Amino acid sequence: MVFMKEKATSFDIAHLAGVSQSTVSRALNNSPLVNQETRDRVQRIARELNYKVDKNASNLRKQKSSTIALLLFEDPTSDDSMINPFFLAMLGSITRACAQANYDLLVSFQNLDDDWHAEYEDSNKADGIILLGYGDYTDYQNKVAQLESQGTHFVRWGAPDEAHPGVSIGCDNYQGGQSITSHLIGLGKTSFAFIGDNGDHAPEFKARFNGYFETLQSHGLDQSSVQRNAISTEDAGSEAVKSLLQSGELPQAIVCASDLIAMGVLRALRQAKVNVPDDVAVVGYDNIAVSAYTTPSLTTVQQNTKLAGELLVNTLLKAINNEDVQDYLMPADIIIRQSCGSE
Amino acid sequence: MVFMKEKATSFDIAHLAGVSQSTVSRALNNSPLVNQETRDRVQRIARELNYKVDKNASNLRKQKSSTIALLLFEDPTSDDSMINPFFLAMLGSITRACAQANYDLLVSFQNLDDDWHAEYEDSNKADGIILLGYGDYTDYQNKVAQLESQGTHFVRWGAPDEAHPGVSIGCDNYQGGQSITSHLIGLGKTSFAFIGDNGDHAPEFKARFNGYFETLQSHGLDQSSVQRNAISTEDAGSEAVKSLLQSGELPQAIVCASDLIAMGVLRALRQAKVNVPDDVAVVGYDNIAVSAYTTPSLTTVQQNTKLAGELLVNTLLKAINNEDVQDYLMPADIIIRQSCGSE
DNA sequence: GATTGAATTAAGAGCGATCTACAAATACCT
DNA sequence: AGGTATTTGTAGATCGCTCTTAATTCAATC
Repeated sequence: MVFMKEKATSFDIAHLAGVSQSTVSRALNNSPLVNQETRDRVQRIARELNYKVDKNASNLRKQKSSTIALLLFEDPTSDDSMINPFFLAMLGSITRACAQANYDLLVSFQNLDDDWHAEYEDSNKADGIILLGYGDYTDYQNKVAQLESQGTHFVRWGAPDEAHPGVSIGCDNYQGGQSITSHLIGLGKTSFAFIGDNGDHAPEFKARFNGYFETLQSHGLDQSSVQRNAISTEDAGSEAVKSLLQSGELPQAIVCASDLIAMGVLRALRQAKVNVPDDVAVVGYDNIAVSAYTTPSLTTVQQNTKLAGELLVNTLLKAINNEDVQDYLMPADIIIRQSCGSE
Repeated sequence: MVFMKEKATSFDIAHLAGVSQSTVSRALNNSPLVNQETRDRVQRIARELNYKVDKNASNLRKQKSSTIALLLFEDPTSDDSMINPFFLAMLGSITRACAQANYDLLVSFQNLDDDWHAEYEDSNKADGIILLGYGDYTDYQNKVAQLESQGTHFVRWGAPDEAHPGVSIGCDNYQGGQSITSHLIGLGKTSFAFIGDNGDHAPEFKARFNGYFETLQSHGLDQSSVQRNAISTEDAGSEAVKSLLQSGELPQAIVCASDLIAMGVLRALRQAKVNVPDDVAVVGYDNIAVSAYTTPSLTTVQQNTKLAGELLVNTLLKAINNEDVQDYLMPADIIIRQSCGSE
């Protein structure tokens, strides 16, 4: 590199183009107030010098960063190395949606006790925030409330809920529970167990359970339903199955609140030499990548992560522009594989 | 919210604390030039007002953003919805490492033809760049060279290679190929096939193959080795197995250049009713999350993503501080599961 | 030639922090 | 007291850009 050790500024461009610095700014921002010939000349010189507008200066002046912050709240139970695959899928789709909107994406993993609630927008690092996390929204509800009261723009992943302030995009967990349960009933199953958190901790699981439970009820099957409590981990799934087996009440179908739980369920059943799906049908929830590869492959409920990412980003951008925004509940699709014994 | 519709600035704090604005700045930056009592008072008021330093202003003045950009180059063959799980794991660990160093992380997916090579550091959005991607570095080699010549700070994931400018952190693919092959030889296998790209496209695969091939040679097994070409997808793995089966040359062990390929191999073998590991041993590479759940579970080679993320970030930070940095080649560990027939 | 108006370009005031000077105040010696 | 250190506080320049306001040019009209 021979020329220009220092980074070029708009003054350098102005000097070389023989115009004033503010003309350079306008030319580069495609302002109609500068004539075509001048614009072309300025832009050519800028390109030649490899000049890029300084984002910090630009943002400072414009009071806007064209950046979105994505805060990932992890399931407090998952260990450090294992990130919930569902969130990673969301991350992928959010990243893409941001790129499409010409926004940068700042990614951060958060712990519930971090001082995240004011960091991003107040420091002008980001114009808005996407909150992504399962689980116990009540834990940080007061922080979310503070976001709201500060006028921070944010969108939350999860079920719309009047108890939680702010806009949310979520997947219809109730309907997902319904659909998968209906499918099992359609296959002739008459006794059921639900494995998953009872919902005190995670509203998503609560809704899934409700969809499951009410579907059973509406078919007059409510007596046969059993519920076990478990957090969303493999081990919890295994444990729940073991106690089911011990009690001797193995049902015809096990509905799991998440795929991770279902993995543990499958493992425990395999160890106990219980055949899936012949002896018992198992279904999960989330359609994480792994679920297509288990043996047997797992029938599950899919949340459309691509659409979810786009909705989150686009809704947030609307909020930033002070347009009206509203909650959105996406439909949940069931993915039929082998573990339910459909074929 | 009753008070302060406008965002507070350091002037507001100064006014309330009865000091000058620059004293506020020093107090918040823990400068030794301000006395403890004053500092405490300023910090308390700042907290009460929910004041956060404006990053844009701060960055502009300091000419430094405390932000790292992560550019993910996707395997051009993978479709939009499926992101290579290995990269997602890396993303997780990089995110954590950044947080630890008090840096923000800007994430972006890139296409090879994007104008990424100058965007980030020139615009002062980031102090440095991490390039993460398998595959054909030669495709964008001239852009990487431009990064280098512009004095941009960057670190690359991949094998150190004098043909590629810049510092790289990678995993020893040659040794990984060696280790897994040695393991299979130790199990008494004598005929082999390697399924994976021949390396023209992906240097990683080339190195894995070399480790494999030279290990066979050193054991006098080179005649029995077979190589098939395939890109890193499941379908490619399936196809390769089908043609192996058609040719009637099924070996005792199949070494796959990636777990994704191995998934396809397992699928095709299952369809053909070939038992793994009794009839043929199969091993993969990457230890993606899925590999623990396949049937049989997949013996594979693990790249330590946690360490990799830390190394990438820490090396980049050193480079940003103009300290000396050097390539680093991490050892590859083999993860023994069922598909190799160890037990 | 003076007047008006449109089209361009120039000048300069911030955006909000950091940091280098320098001034003021206090303490500590002869 | 006077002088020297030492601590603490202030003023003001600066980072690079955007954008409002004002100045200039030029052509057309009176």
